[in-house]
Amino acid sequence: MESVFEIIAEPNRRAILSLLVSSQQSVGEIERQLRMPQPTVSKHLRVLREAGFVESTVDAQRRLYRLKPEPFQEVDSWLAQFRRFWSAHVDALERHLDRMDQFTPAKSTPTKSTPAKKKTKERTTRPKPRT
Amino acid sequence: MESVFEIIAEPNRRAILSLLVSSQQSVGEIERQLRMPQPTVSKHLRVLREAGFVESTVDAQRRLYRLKPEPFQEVDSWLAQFRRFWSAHVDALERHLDRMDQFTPAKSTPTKSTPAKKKTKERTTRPKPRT
DNA sequence: CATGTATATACTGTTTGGGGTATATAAAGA
DNA sequence: TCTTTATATACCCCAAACAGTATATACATG
Repeated sequence: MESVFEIIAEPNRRAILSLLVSSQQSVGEIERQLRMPQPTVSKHLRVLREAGFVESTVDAQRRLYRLKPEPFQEVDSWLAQFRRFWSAHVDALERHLDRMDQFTPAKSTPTKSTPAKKKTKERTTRPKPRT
Repeated sequence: MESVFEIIAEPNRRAILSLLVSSQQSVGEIERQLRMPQPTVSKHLRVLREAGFVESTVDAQRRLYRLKPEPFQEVDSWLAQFRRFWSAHVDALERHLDRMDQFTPAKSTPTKSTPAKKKTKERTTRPKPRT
């Protein structure tokens, strides 16, 4: 299986990934929460592991699976090329709504002389990773 | 075909989408740039159209295809649940590298790539079955 | 060791999606 | 009208992927 996109195309795999967001889980826990036969879970976990979406550690007879970030970043960076495009669309909508606002007088308008255009850009990528 | 994820799982479709980022294109232009047989292009465009990734307008015998934003936003919003998780990892890595910088005379710091793991715990292979 | 539990894998059957080829539709132009 | 250009669709074939079932491996514990 090649690309990260084929990996996340499968609904059960997406379900597993979403489950693992909260915390790591054993195969049995995944099996129970998703009500999915155990071999199915194991097989999907294998695919996810080989694609780098998850990793596992051994706890006695159990295996605990948790997420790994890299493949998600890969999807995100593919998506990046379209972001400029779609945010242009969103911006157009926002400008439209802003113009509407001119005619719906707000409650408290602290309108400073020229209220520095608020640039709402690129919020989708990541918030503020500064440390 | 149900989900947006299945749509973008196909490499040719992703190629078409990437092509359309720059501007709208006719079927023939896509066909030539991607060196892909015309029926293939048309079929993928159909899938993309039905999934809402593109729309088309008629120009004489031609059809001009362009992107639509919604499905991309859908992918992005699915990705959102993982963003907090992975940026935490990136931050941790950055902090780590920052600490390293204290001790390395710092020539130039090439950011990104190679997550450098240790953690040799997993046993992916298994011993030969004994008969 | 025998048994129970947890997980992985092997095997089988079935479905489906994509490629290739041929053909249909539609518009433009002679 | 006949021909050329542009695109869509119909049909067939095949590899790959998923589900389901059975079984193998590994560990724990009595």
